[in-house]
Amino acid sequence: MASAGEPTRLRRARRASPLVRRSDLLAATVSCLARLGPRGTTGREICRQAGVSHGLLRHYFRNPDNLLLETYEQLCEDMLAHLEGVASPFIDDPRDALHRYFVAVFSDEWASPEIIGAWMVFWQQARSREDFAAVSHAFNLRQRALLERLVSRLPVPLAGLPMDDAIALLSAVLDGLWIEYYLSDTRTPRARCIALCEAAARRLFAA
Amino acid sequence: MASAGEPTRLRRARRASPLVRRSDLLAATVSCLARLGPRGTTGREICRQAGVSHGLLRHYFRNPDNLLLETYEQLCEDMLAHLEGVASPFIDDPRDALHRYFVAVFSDEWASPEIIGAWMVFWQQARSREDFAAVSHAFNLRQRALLERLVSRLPVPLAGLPMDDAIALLSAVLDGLWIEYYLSDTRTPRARCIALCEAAARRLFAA
DNA sequence: CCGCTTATAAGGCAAGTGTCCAATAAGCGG
DNA sequence: CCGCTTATTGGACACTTGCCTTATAAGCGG
Repeated sequence: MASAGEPTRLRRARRASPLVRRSDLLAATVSCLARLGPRGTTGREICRQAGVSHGLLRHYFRNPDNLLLETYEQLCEDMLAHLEGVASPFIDDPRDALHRYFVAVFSDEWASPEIIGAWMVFWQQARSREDFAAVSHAFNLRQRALLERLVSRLPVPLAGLPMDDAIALLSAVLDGLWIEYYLSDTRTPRARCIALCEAAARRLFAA
Repeated sequence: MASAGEPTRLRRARRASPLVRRSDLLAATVSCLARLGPRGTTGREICRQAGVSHGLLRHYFRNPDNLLLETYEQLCEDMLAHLEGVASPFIDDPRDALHRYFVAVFSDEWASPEIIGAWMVFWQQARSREDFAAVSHAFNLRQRALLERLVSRLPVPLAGLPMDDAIALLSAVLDGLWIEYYLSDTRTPRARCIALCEAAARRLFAA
């Protein structure tokens, strides 16, 4: 394959800052998960997608599996940071804060097929793998706490339903609609998902 | 490995009726998906699990991928048949029918890690693969129809919420709790899931 | 402008996979 | 009890994967 005249000049990617290259690989992993599913998401394929040689993966991560785990952690972190950032400034008007939370959950950025597809892979890993389960658990706690903070400020007290139950139900609605939206964004478009969330919140937190 | 004395006597599985062997392979596929995840669920591994040689897969299915699809179809069919069977006899007492439906959805048989784990793989395939999407869509229609039949008979009319929305919400609650239960059956045990479903139904279908 | 660090590339290797194929035996109809 | 169908096996092949190792060049500090 080497051209005849030259002594095997290697085309080499521009040397990038370690942090950049790392996050390139993390992003490529999410993209791979969505495009090719868990089965097609191999270390080599991720590197192909990221435009680097397969040897480089090992330079930044212990192994492909570890890359997957770190991708999960990164995704959780980014998502929570975003959700918390969106809702917190409006905590004075709880209705508005909750609304913005719903919008964020179904935003292009966080409810894209890419993200949700990857998310499902992680859910599944969480069932059989200790380390993935730990990440999932931590995420759940933080997300639950955020939701609790949001609804605990609602002006209308919930009627005859323990707070815990109400939060669990709202959380379930969010997850369920998330999947529904994932499976077909035409059948259940974003606006409808958000409207349904609002409706659920009204039913759960008003007398 | 062959014992010295005999002329390579092949240990061969008892010849089984095609239908039995087929369903063996389908069952082994579900088990594999749960135990090893989508990445570990290879044609050869499925055959190992089913106790047959790897060559046999091709005798019954076009390829491993096709086996996966047929497993999905089978699972949908079985689940719907079961749910319909559980709810229908009690259609006279709509409350009771709905209750039994909830119980069935979270029964050991249909909410086992095996089943839900497999289900997530299928959900994911449905996003990127036409044929899986078709199966998913058909399942959704039938399940939605069943749910509609159940709630449309409820004595108390729903208050200020379009029927479609109420069904969509109830369906989302079911899916969301299903996942929650899957992720940790200790954190959200079955009894709680069912109770939450009942609570949701009360909130959605009573004044 | 040189030299050192290290990011990057690429090859080798064992293991596993999907596909195809030929050989074998199980069990039925005659 | 024999012979035919076919369920079942196991091997061959090309290919991919993950892991490790060596070679190379990019770009910084001096």
